[in-house]
Amino acid sequence: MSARESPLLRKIATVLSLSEAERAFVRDLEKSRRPVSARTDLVKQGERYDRVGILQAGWAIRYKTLSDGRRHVINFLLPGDVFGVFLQLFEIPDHSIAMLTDGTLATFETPQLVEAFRDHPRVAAAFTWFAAREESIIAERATSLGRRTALERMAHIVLELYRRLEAVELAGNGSFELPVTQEILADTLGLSLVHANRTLRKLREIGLVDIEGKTILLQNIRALKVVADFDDLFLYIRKMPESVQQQFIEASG
Amino acid sequence: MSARESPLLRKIATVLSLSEAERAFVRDLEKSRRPVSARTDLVKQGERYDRVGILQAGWAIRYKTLSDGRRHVINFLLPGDVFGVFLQLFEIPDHSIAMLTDGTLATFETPQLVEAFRDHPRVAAAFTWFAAREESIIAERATSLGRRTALERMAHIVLELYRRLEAVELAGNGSFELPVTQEILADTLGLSLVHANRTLRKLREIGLVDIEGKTILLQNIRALKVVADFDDLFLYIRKMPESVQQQFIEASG
DNA sequence: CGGCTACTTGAAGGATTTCAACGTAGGTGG
DNA sequence: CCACCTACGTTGAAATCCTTCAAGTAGCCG
Repeated sequence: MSARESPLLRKIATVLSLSEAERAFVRDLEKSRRPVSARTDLVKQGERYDRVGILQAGWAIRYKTLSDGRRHVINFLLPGDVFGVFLQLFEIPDHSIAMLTDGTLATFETPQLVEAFRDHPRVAAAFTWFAAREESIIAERATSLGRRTALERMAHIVLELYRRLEAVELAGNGSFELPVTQEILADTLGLSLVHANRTLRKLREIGLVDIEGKTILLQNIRALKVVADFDDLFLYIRKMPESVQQQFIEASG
Repeated sequence: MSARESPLLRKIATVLSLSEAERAFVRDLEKSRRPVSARTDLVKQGERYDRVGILQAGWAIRYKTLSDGRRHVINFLLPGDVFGVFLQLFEIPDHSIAMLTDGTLATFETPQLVEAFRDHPRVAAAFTWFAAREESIIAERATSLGRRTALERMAHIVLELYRRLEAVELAGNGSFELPVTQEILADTLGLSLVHANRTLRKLREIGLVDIEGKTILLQNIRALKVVADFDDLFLYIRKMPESVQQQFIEASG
């Protein structure tokens, strides 16, 4: 399964093995592909939303806005990421999702999500795993915001994005494309735009990263990890235990 | 259902209505009650954990520690809160959970969780709702950490805790018990202990709250909400739509 | 070329941390 | 039963990280 064809299937393969029938089911969830352009809101804070989305290509952000306009970016959505599973429950989202770049989006309706949980337990297991992992990514970022310095936060998010992009073959050999303005980075890391810029420069000056246009080069991953106090446990990059998969099969049976 | 007997059932009742059989099933999940004393770790970062916990009485925190000892408190666990549902998937937690006060804990094993999802869809729906809500609470706190000032953060968490405690009848008439040291509060809000102390004092000086020992009195809820830019949408205090409950029933059927 | 948007840098100001010290209450042991 | 100990809270002063203000540069597109 190439990442280009279905980054979601690529990502699922890092967690568990699907049968051909299950892969076909996932492909069916993704069949409604359509292009979306940068700056489009996929979900709007406070406005009813009732589909599940799978980002096929491009980057998006989940974000919140305070009433005076201050913005916080909760998380990045990368190709292969799913959104709206929990929104199905709440119906009214407490945050917005916007495309950062042009991209491709597939969406499907709630009944198909129900079908996944009833008839395709391994697909359901993967969706649940990714939902749980998203919480753990947000908790790790909250830890950065609360207890890491600006430099540490910047080093940390560079490593996080690198590891997440690796899973969908969009990073490797110590580099990746970061199609994100410094303002977005600042809103993610709880910094002012000016300080985000200086922090990035410092990361360059001390030889940890290099930047060429939109490309980030990790010059010294080991040193980056030390600076960021980066432990990838929170990304749960590993196979789901067989016993856990079995539980999903039993629960649906 | 009194909150004293089962804060979880009390909390579930704010979201959806269970049949008597379903309530009996939940009571069964809770039947292994045992006392736990302050400072006990219920879950340890990096150490395998394989039960689901329901906090019956007392307060706990989910927290992370950086390698140099800096600590961040991800969230508070209050009576009626469930933990470990997602940990079942990952097996190795990326955070710890510690009791702040003496309390009472019930735990049950994974097969019973599976049973809930197979045979008691409304119970499963409630568990899922609470898991989704926890993510939204963490995302809101990340927003505080990223974009609110110290005073705004403090006002925000006071209101958050007030609203969450109301649901289990541990707050009302504008006051609640806060069995939390200022150091814990500082580690939650990303502040130094000293500044947390000054911020709390300022909240008192401008007449928004009053503090008598461990009791917090909200003197001016409206002004607190303005200062905190508090919108309770993120707490999803409301009934789960019938249509969503129906989906859980279909998925298990 | 004009007008965007993103990036960069200096300087001043402010919010928050760190360092240091002291106060207070509750618990324990001599 | 008082002295001591420890945990928690409080406050002042200096230092620092980060923000804000201001200005200018670079690249891109119509």
